[in-house]
Amino acid sequence: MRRSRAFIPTAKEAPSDATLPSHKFLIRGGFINQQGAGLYNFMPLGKIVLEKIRTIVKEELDLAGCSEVQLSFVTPISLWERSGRCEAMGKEMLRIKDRHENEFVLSPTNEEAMVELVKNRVTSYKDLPLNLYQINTKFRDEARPRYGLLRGREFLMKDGYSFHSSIEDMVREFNLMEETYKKIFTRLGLDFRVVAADSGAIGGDGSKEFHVLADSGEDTIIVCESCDYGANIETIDEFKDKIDELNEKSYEDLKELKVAQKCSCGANLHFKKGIEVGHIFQLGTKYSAALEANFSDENGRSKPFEMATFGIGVSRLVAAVIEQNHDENGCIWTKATAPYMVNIMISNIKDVNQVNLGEELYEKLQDSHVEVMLDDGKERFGFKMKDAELIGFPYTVIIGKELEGGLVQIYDRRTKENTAINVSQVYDKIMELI
RNA sequence: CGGGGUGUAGCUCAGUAUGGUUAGAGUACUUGGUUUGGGACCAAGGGGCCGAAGGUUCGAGUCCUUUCACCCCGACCA
Repeated sequence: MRRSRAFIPTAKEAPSDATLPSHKFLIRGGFINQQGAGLYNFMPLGKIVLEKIRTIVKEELDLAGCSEVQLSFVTPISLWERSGRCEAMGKEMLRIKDRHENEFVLSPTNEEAMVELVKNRVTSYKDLPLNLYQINTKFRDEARPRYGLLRGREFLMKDGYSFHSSIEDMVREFNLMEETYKKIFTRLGLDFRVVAADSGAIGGDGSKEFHVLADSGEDTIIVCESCDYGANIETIDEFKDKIDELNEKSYEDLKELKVAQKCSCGANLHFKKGIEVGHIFQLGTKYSAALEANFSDENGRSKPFEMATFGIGVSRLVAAVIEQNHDENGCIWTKATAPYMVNIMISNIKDVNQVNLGEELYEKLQDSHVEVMLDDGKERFGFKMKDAELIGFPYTVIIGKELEGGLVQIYDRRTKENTAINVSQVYDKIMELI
């Protein structure tokens, strides 16, 4: 993409209501803009990042044997009355009426719809297990949306549901999904922890959360410094009466706090702040029994499905990447999430040699299917650098005054290092870096 | 949903206690010129139903009433 053709409205100042780095930088960088309380538009850069995350989620789930579906976003309220969740979810569910005065709900989650979909279509143990998911808009009418994409009312979530003929098989799938989620978050380039969680209102026995470690995380978790044990403090009796106190502490304060008890492996435990980006539950027969979704087992007996449910906050991940990867100048995208891997910066657009080299390199990288931005704008060097740092391209090729000596520079956004390199080697070097 | 706050240019904000020229600044935008390695400088421009509706008044951005929106603290939450 040429910068001169792109729609990337960057800004020097952030809206006054943005407090978190991800909120500020995503708006300043022209990734998103706010449409209303908890409602955001994704502009081209934001849309690219969102799609990249969505694609990685889909690829890993499909490899693990899941099938993607798409459920209707508007659902009749009767669907929710049958499970009794109409009451439980309360005002979180946005209700609307059609022209016939029939009441509908914008889906906040889809346990009921998915059970209804499978009910009477899968009727034998021979057709199990089954794992269906969708990556679709959700709407929860939060009392207080905040923190930009981290807590919107409308958001993109991947929600998956699995159906099994036995608890054992459901647990097997649960463990498979834990591993799959680890692959997803690892591919995204995130530092994360899997922790034991409180299963909350959705119910069920086993429940694990996936937290991206970041100063601004809303949850406090404890993690072992040695093994992979971790837990949300909400689940630990020792902390139950101190949750509010601990949640209020800053990241720095928490690091100083010692956890009295040791991990079962014998090592020390530490407090961390986390952003919840994934949650997996063992549901059992809670919904299948309530909605009478049954199958026939080997003995011809009718039983409700054993179920599990799996969520990933896709739009929240866009913000979580930045909460974990930013500096005072802006975004630092991971390689898997960067909207463009390389930015070719022509320092002086009036310099024909700079322009020619920029165009040539741009074309060459595009031919090699590298996601590349050509900054062919008329702004000055400083403006372009600030802009590149704000947007967070992993690499910027600076074509500038050193070109007279046959050199350009490659700027690494994460390390902030500038490396001079001969023009003849810049293509190979970029291909090696990405 | 309780408590508090804010709505004035695309964005950040003055101006409102005490009503009174043509409503301001910075930034962004347009044009011309000078610049060209860290969000440049000079000059000239365009851009506002002062959130909305009603009211008080000779006169309302400013006072009164109603309403809507957004934000913050709590409670709740992927």
